[in-house]
Amino acid sequence: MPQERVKTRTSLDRSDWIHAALDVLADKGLDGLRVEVLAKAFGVTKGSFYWHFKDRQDLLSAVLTLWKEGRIKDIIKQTTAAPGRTLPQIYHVIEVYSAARSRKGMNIELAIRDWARRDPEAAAVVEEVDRWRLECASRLFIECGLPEKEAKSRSLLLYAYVFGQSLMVFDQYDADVPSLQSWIADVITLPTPPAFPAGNAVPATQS
Amino acid sequence: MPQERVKTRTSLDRSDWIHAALDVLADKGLDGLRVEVLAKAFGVTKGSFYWHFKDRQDLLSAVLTLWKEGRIKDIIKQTTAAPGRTLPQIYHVIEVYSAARSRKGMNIELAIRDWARRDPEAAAVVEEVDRWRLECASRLFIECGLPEKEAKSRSLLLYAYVFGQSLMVFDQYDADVPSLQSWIADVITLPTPPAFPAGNAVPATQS
DNA sequence: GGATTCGCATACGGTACCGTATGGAAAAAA
DNA sequence: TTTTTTCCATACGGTACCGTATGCGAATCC
Repeated sequence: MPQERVKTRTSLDRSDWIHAALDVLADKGLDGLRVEVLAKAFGVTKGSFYWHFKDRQDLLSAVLTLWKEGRIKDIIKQTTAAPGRTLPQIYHVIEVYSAARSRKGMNIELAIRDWARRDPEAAAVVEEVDRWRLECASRLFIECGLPEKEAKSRSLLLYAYVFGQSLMVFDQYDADVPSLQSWIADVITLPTPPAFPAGNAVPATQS
Repeated sequence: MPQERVKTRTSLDRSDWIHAALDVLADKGLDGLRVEVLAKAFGVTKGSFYWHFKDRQDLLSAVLTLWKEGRIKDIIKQTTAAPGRTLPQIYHVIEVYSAARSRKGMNIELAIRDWARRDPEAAAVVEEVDRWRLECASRLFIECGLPEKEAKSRSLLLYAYVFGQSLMVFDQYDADVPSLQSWIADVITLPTPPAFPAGNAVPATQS
């Protein structure tokens, strides 16, 4: 008999709880991530939760692991897709990680990084994700012909800028913020800084 | 932990509570900032707290106001000190805001910016502080002869980089992280990017 | 020196969680 | 069918807070 592979909504499994936890983490932060709140959101009681998880920390560790593996897979995917077009890929990485592109993803990032300031397990996860991202981005810069030290520096600048930007409030700073951001992306990416006005178009001279 | 401040230990006033709250904020974040915990740190009960403050929100608002005014005064001070030596001042700003320089100050920064993600009052404070800093930094770049758009862009890059760096874990990324940071400071500050190896020395060709 | 205000202690009720113990219905296994 | 396993509900004790009410000694004012 062919078993119904359709996701039966009659019961919850570990994965459901973990994904819901990531949602709550995104807009309430770690301290807003409460098992009774999660249960209420599912319309069940915490009796269900404690059948799937030993305790709250069990859920938190699972959240960290899922996030870590997802981010590592993603950065590998983002940096190995189109060989021969490395420079556009760098711009793409910058854009992908912008808060406007994925508000929820960035909120999770910020929540976990704040978490990591006080929890060693979260700090270890963040460190591993940072290492992967920095090394993947460095490889792109090296493929563009930059020396290793400069590649590492530009990678660090890239990620620090992207995350730092998501911490700031600068909507009213300039009438044309996107053009500022585009110019910055060029500074981070290109060996020689551009002059204003500069578009976000990728130079065609890359191969 | 209780009372670092030297005072006539006869009684506590509003200022004592607010400053202690900033300490806790740096360590435990907003959710760790609890009235009864603060009181215990002072060796008093919360009866004292509720004599000086209407409620917890009253304290939180006072914390935001104190932080805002302190940051605004500080950025003005940091960017108006030495006329004619603007370029070294930019490097100084970068260094001052590095996490290594003032761990506690950066922890407060991060706690308040995380706070601002969910609280409009905190968000307004962060926006005002960001506006001051960006405009003060822009002025330095403009004094160096850069056009306004580029000055604004470099200022945004500067602060985003500094804050973003404090979110990341990259101790093991390279054997000589300080040289990477120094190179990055040059990229942010100088019109033409430096080559490796580059020191953090400020070029004497300024002003 | 009595009255008043100050600065805090004590005590209380209430909320929101955590984790455990236990029961029970429904599905799966036997 | 009977048994077992799965998945969740209910109930409970405990902790850590919040904010209020009230008491109370010591300083301050009249």
